[in-house]
Amino acid sequence: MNPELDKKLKSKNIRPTAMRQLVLQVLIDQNTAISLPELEQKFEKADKATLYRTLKTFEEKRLIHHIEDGTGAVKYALCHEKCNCHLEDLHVHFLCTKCNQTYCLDEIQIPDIKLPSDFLLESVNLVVKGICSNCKK
Amino acid sequence: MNPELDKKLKSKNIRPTAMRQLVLQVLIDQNTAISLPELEQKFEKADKATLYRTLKTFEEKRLIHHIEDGTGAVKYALCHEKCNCHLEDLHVHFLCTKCNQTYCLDEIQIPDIKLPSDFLLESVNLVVKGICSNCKK
DNA sequence: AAAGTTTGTGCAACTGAGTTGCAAAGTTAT
DNA sequence: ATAACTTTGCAACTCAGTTGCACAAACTTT
Repeated sequence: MNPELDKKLKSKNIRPTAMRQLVLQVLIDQNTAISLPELEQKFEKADKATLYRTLKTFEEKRLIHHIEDGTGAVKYALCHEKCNCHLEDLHVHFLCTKCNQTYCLDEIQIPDIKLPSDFLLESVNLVVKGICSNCKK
Repeated sequence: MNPELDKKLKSKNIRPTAMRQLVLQVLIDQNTAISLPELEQKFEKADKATLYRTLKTFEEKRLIHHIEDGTGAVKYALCHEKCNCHLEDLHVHFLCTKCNQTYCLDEIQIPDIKLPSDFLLESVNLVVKGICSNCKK
């Protein structure tokens, strides 16, 4: 029972069960986004449905956000401290086509999109594909 | 046997079979992108696998391009005349959260993305979600 | 035009991600 | 401690996408 994890969960109004602490630890250790199938593999013996619902809960409580990077599986990554995952918090995601890792590029702002005047903008999803710094070496 | 469809297929080096002409017609009639399951429903009795392979062929021969709009199903739309679906042809896609239709906003250019210097950019996928002009009425 | 080769189609079966119902186990409140 | 609610684990299922295989259709060669 790591008091740090405990605190983090509570601060987002998530009951800190053992399962949830383990999942949060994996998310922290990982510095790229992770999919449900990948998360499953991090555990010897874990139930897909439980992990699924854990991720859903985390997302609902805005501890993590999800990314559709076009790999077929939705990935999840920790939100940053002040992030509420609202329109103004949107950032670019980068998918490496070599190692298949997805990075949150928090420092890059999504540029303004000018839609046709009769379209109403709600959110923006920007995924850049390429080679990450690790794979370029 | 529509000679127009025939010509269009041949111009992209695709053998103009009856099946392919039918699929192409659907794609032309549609002014939004269409998914494989949606395409299936356009036919009384059509084989999923055949439609699947037809779309794959069309895409390979650059008659259509695919869009990952985060709805869970990949959608396909006709490429424009001179489009070769290379980096410079990339455009924004718009997903209406009311009617679930996906539009190609060809007129909107994807703004420049400045990646960290050790990342290599290959392609950009930008999906904007919101309400389309039809649903706003 | 017939024979042989290549390409396309239809069917069935399967994979893999995501999702749900339900009962047992765990947690919280009274 | 009991009751009420929440979380977990298991099984089963959905749905998009994909593949193998045999048959059909279309091209090629002679």
